[in-house]
Order: sequence, then C-alpha cells, then structure tokens
Amino acid sequence: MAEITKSYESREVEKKWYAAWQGARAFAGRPDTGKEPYAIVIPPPNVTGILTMGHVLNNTLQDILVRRARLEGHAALWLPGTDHAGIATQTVVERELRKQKKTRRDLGREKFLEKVWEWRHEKGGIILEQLRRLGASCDWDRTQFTMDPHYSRAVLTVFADLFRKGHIYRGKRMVNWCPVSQTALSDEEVIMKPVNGTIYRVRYELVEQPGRYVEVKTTRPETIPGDVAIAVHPDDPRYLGLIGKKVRRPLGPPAEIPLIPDAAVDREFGTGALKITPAHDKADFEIGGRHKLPAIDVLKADGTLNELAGAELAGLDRFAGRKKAAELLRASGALVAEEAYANNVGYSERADVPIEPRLTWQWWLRYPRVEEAKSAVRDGYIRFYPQRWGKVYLHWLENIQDWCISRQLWWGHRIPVWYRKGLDKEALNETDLRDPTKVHVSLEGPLDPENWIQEDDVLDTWASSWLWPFATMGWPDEAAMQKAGYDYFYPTSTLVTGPDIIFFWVARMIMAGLEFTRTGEPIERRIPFRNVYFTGIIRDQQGRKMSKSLGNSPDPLDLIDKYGADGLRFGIVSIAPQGQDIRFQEDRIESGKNFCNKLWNASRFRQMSGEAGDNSSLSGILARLEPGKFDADDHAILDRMLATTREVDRCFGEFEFSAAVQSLYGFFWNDFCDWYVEVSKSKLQNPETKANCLAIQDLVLRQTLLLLHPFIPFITEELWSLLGYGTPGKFIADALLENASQIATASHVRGVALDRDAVAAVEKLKAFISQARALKADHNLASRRDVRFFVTTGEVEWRVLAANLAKLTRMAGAVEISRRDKVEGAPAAVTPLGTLYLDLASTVDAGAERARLSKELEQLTKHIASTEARLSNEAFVSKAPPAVLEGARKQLADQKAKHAELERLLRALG
RNA sequence: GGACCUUUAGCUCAGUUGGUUAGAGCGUUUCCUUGACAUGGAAAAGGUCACUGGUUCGAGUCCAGUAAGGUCCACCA
Repeated sequence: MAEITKSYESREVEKKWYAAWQGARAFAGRPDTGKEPYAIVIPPPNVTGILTMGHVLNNTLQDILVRRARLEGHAALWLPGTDHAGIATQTVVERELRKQKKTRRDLGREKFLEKVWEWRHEKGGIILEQLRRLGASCDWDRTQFTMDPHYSRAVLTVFADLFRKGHIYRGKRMVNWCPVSQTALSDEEVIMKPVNGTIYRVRYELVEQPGRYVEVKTTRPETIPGDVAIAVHPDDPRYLGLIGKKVRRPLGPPAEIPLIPDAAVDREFGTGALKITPAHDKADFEIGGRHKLPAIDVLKADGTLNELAGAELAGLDRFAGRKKAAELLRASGALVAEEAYANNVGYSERADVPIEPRLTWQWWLRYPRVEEAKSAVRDGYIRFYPQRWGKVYLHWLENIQDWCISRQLWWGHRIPVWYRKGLDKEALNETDLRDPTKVHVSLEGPLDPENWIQEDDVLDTWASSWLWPFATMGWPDEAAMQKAGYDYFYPTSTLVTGPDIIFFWVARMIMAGLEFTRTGEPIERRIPFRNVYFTGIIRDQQGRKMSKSLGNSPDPLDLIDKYGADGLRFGIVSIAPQGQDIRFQEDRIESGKNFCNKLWNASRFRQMSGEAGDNSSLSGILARLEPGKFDADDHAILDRMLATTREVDRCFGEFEFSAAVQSLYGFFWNDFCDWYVEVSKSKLQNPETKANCLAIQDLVLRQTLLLLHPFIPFITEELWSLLGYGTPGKFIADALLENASQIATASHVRGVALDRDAVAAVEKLKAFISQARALKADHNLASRRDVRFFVTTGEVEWRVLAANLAKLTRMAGAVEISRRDKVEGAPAAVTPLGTLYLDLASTVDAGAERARLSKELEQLTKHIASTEARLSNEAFVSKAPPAVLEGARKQLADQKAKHAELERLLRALG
C-alpha cells in the first residue's frame, strides 16, 4: 500500500482517476434488468458556452445524484450533450465574419452553414471538456447534439406530426421582432425593462374645424406616419361629439384619419385619446382589426424607418427617427408638451435591444397536452423541489399562448415545408395550407423538388430541446431506441435545472413527453422525468446575478486549480440550500478544500497508526471488531456514524444536498477527528485496545468515504485505494453503500450490541474536558502540560472517570487527574461528573475567582427562575406532555444541584 | 395590478411536525507548532430571531397585519 503523503495534491490525483474511470468505461449507462434504472439527462449547455458557476452547481448536483445511485446499486446513466443554440451560435459566427468585413448574406445560406459547422467542430463543446475537470461522470460515448442527424430527424418528425394533427399553423400576426438578429422571438425571449424616456403630447387638427385639436400622448412619435385612427372610449364625455370626425395626421405623408370609439381605451390615461398604429403595437393591432383599419408598417426589418414614414424620416434608425419626429412636430407646432416618462419596454434577451412589435407571417404551435401537463404536476406524477415552483408552472399553463416557433435564421432545423412554385406565400389561407398540391410537409421533401420551394425559416431552438429526454435515447427510431435503452431508462429520474427556464424548457418537455412517447400508455410512463430539482441562482456578494457583462463571476477552472475539483464541489454544495439563491463566497470554497485536507490527514493518521488486517470489505472489518473491549467512545462513534448515515439517506430523499454535506462535515470533523481520533491516541498505545480501535477507525473511515464519494469523488477514490478498502481493478463506485440498518444488523451478528446511552456518557466526558481546558485557559496555563486536577465526586461518577482516565488526562493536557474528598482554595468548575479543581501551586486570586464563579451563578439563577416559573404554572403542569414535564423537572434538579455546589465553592473562597 | 420568496451573531446561512440555556462556517480576541492536519488544535466574546398583534401551558417555528429587500407573471399608449 502506498504511503499517504503529507499533503493532498488534487491536480495529479484528479487527472489520474478521471483517466482511469474513462478507461474502464465506469460511467457507461447500461440497462441491467437485475438493477433499478436511474437516469438523468443533462440540461444541454449552449454549444458556444463556457463553464460558469451556475453550471458548476447544476452539474455537481447531477453528478452527486448519479454517483450516489451507482453506490446504491442502480444502473445509472447520465446523458450529456449540447444545444445548437440558434441565435447565440449564429451571432458568434457572424461576428467572426464581420471581422473579415463580410455578412452571412455575402456567403449565402449553404456556405454560411458550412462555416458554422466548422466553428462547431473546432470550438464548440469546450464546456463538455470543462465538465470533465469538475469530475462529471457522464456517459460521454452517448454525447448528443441537437443538430445531429438522428436528433434532427426527431425534430422534423415532431413538426410534421403536429402539422398533420392541426397543432401547427401559419399566420400573419404581431410578433416580437428583434431588429438586430432580424428574427421573430417567442414571448419568453422578451424581458421587460424599465426605461427612462420621454412622453410626447401631440395635437391632431380636426379636418372640419380648423384650429380645434385632439391631443394624444405617445412615447413613439416616429410611428405617427403609421397612425390610422384616433381612438377614444365610447362613453367619454369629452369626445362625444367628435366620434366619426376626421383629424389630420401631423407627421408623414398627409392623411385624414377617423376618430373611433373603442372600449379598450383607458379614459384615465393621458388625454383619454389613443393613437392607433396597428403595425407597431399589439393592442393597436387588435383595435385596428375590430374597426377594419389597415396597418401601415413604417419600419424595415432592421429597425430603420421606411419611405412610408415620409421623406424626412425614411432611412433613419428608429431612435434617431424618434428625435427627428419630435423636432418636426415641434417645428410644425403639433408638439404641445414633452415630459420625462418611465415605462417598461420589452427587450430582446439575446441582443439586449428593444424589440419591435411587428406584423409578419410566422409558424405557430398550439401546445398539445396542456391539460395533461397540468395534471402531471398537480397530481404528483412529477414532483417539483421546492414544491412552490409548481404554482408558477400551473399559472403559466393556465394562461398559455400559442408558441411562435419559426425563426428567420439559418442555423437551426429548417422547417420541412415546401411551397408549390408560383404560389403567393403571403396569400395562403388555412385551407391552402392543408392542400397537398400547394403545400408539402415531410421529412424527405417532395418527389419533384424542381417544382417546389422550401420554407426559409428554421425552428426555435427550444422546439428541438423540448424533445431532449427521449430524442437523446433514439426516438423515434425503434432500432436506435433499443440500442439506447429507451425502454429501460425512460422516464428519467430527476431533472436538475434553474427555475429561469421553467417555461422555456421544463414545461415544454413535459408536454412533448406526454404527446410523443408511449402513446396510449398511462401518464406515469409518458412523463419525461419524475422529479425536478430547481437550483438557486448564484449571485455575487452584493446580491447581483453573476454575468459575463458584469465580470463578477470567478472562472471555475481557476477555482479548481486553487482548491481542487473536490474542494469546489464541496464548497458550492455546502452554500446551496434548497430553493434559495446563493450568495457566492470564495472562502466557502476554501473551506471545502480544508475539509478535503482534513479527510486526507485523518486517513494519514489511520495509516500511520498500524497495519490493518482485512480491510477489503465491510465484513472483513466487522470481523476485526472486539465488542468485549468497546468503551463509551467506541459505542458513541458508531452510533453517530449510523445516525449520520441515516441523515444523509434522508437528505437524498428530500434533495437536501447542503444539509447532507453539513451533517457529514460535522460528524467527520467534530465527532471523529476532534474527539474519537484524539481519544484513540491513548487507546492505540495500549496493546489491549489497539486492534479494536483500528477496526473502528476503518469502519468509520470506510463508511465516511462511501457517503462522501458522490460529493468529492476524486479524493475519496484515492483514499479508498490507499487505505486498502477496495480490491485491485475495482473502484469505490463498485462497492455497495450499506444503509444504517444493514450495518447495524451486520454488526449485531458480530456481537456488537450498541449502547445507546454511550452518546450521553461521552457528552459528559466532553463537558468535563472542556471545563478542564477552560480552567487552564482562565489561569493562563493552557500551554502547560504538567498541571494536576482534583475531583470531588460521587462513587458512580468516579467510576466513569476512572474508566476513561488515561484518555482524559491526555485530552485535558494534564499530568494527573485524581480524586479527593475535599479540596480548598483551588479554582474550580462544576461539571456533570463532579467538581473539578485546578491544582494551583501559586496562591489563587480569590477576587478573580469569586467574580468568575459569581457570574456563572448569576446566569444559573436566572435559568432556575425561569424553569421554576414554568413548573409552578399549573396550566403547564396539567397540559404539557409527560416527557416534557419530566425533562423540566430533571433540569431543575440538575440546575439546583449545580447551584448549591457553586454556592459552596464561593463560601469556601471566603 | 397578481403570485412567490427573504428578514436569526460583524458576514454568509442552518434551525426537520411548537418543548431544556437558539446553532454552524468565516471573521474577531487569547493561548498552543504536543508525532495526522497551522489547510490545524484549545478557550472565549458576540443574537430582545425585522416590527405589531393573535392562537397556545409554551412561538425563531403556527395565524393575521405592517415594514424593508428580492424574484417571476401581466402591463396604459
């Protein structure tokens, strides 16, 4: 067995074991009918992505789940991959082209796509390499990409199927248009931002009554040339006589437009009169439609004004146009007033510019399985953690709008629709769309392609990633599904993702799963996953979201270099409570590293303490236990080990990862290292107790490594091997993690009858030691190891002390602890095992001593008063449960005994 | 406007169905390089649990309200 070195070198160990795992295909997800399946599909990062702290948290949690599943004996699969991320990727490649002063249109569609593929092969998927550094145990042989041929087939199959079922249609509607990317966006890709702008009060002159005006307030004067009416509320007395009259449009080509009544107008807002610009506002479009008014589009696709806006505005960008429009209005006297105004403006999430409501032809999807998707979560087939996200999910589904699935991009799945040559696309109605002589929809395309023209648009990226849980497992190809183990692994177990994509992705995957998998079978077979764990969002210390633009996110790879992958994993999990956002603090990552160091050194101590005996299996270690030689510490550490095992079990059941980590941390550091290892030091010097003590250490270390392995896989694998717990050619993950009752049963068979009072006994010993150390510290003797203690105590207590005397003397840093009948004039402390005196050769400062004891007495008196008050409350005595009552009585008795002893000590001081 | 979350030690957070004197890590003070670990050990200081009411024998915990901060959805030009 190799020696455990003085310090843990994460870099080499991580490299070594990751290569070993991959070489042995330890992460392969293989269906095994003798085992329970456990599957996770990764939320596919953008192929352009690089690892962020969010990814670190998210993927660490997935790795923890899948590694734990392996230890529990499941056939586990973690399926990785990337998303083609339409806009993001196309933008990256276009940016590169721009450096060569080219646009994608210069290249043409085919050449441009070649460039994107080139880019993807060279630079895409860096993030998957980075995940390996983190220790992610994905089945890399199965890596998926949403533009892979078989995945694309799944996407197009779904399109054709939904088209055939009538869920997909083409329509000219108001969409969110991004003038930078020059494509339509779904509602989910638009984020509202408060913007400080200007609102303009503009007057429109009545045609029949020159000199009389109707005033409106608008934030967008540049769209006035697109006005087709002024609307007022039908019951608004201010405008009663004016409805039906005409006003002159104050900007753009001269026109007379009517005043129309419409109940959608808010009388309270502005002047109560609203300019109607159907081409540039959703509400206006609806009002225009009701009154059969035309829509005049004054903008081009790139957001510049066109000739319909008039000669002065044409060619200007919309923001420059706004200024110019205000100037023109001012010059003509139509601008009555302008004031600062804060309103909410929709921004393109990707390009970060205001979106333009724009009337265009797009493909739309009426979502399938909406009701069933609600039921899946409402009725508990799918569980959300934390549960409250279920409400957000249901609210979205209640108010669901059709999904605009077409994008005016090139990078993506081109919509499998062909139009008969010579047809006017714009004029196609619903009937034409379903007429196969006019419109062809299929994966293969028409047999006579020369007579058809394919749709230019591609599908929204999310219209491919919503199929992720089953398209990654071969769907819809039977042979591929067979090979991937679809029947075995679907539905997957748990999805780990951020709540920010609950609509984009989670809800849509549920609907897709319900619609496309296992038609006719019950809902629990068709859902894509059984649990969804929503992580928190990682924020910086000021509480801001971590983002590239703010530059407030540390590079995870730097953190790995600095603290090790295990340190990073342990740290990030320990600060990520369920369902709450996380304020990132690097010192928590550092403490993750420190924990690894502690684990390393405790193992080192174990190795240095003596040769093992059979360490290679649980039963081997159990056989080395000598139950007859157990003392209270042996009982207590095993009891705490089982309790921790149970607690970690519970945490996995509830997805409480940080609680699991904290429990393991406390157990290992405090119970094992600070106490058991310390008491071991005297037990190991005694040949009588040495072997049993080593066996107990092995039992605890072995179980701790197993429990910790999902969280910190590298160091646990290394120690597992160095301590000889494994067998050659096997990994720690090949072992089976026994639960608390299995271990208890197995120990029982070996004659170990765990003493449940031992924990309480050890607590008393700990209190005793603590008081002894405090006495020394109070008298500036903490560094001295030649001090003597005396104890005055009863027979029973002394027997406990005597049985542990060697350990206690060492732990207290004393040369001797002995019993006396009476001690006078020495500093003293009242412990649960008797009164402890520090043997001070020098004279005691009676004043200081009195102050110290008086302070303690004073506090104790307060506690006694409150306990007495409770016990003298008749209502408490009659209504509290007996256990609580008895506890209070015992507490009072203890407090009073201690009180009496303190008083006696004070009297003795004189 | 609607929904949700948060408020506990200087900082970041635990606190599981209401029950002894409210915990951890970091930070702070003092002491310690003793053969696993100074990435460490020991001792200590530090909290009227945001506020106001209510329920209860008993409230950090349950209920109502208030305040502050945050998130999501909808959105009036």
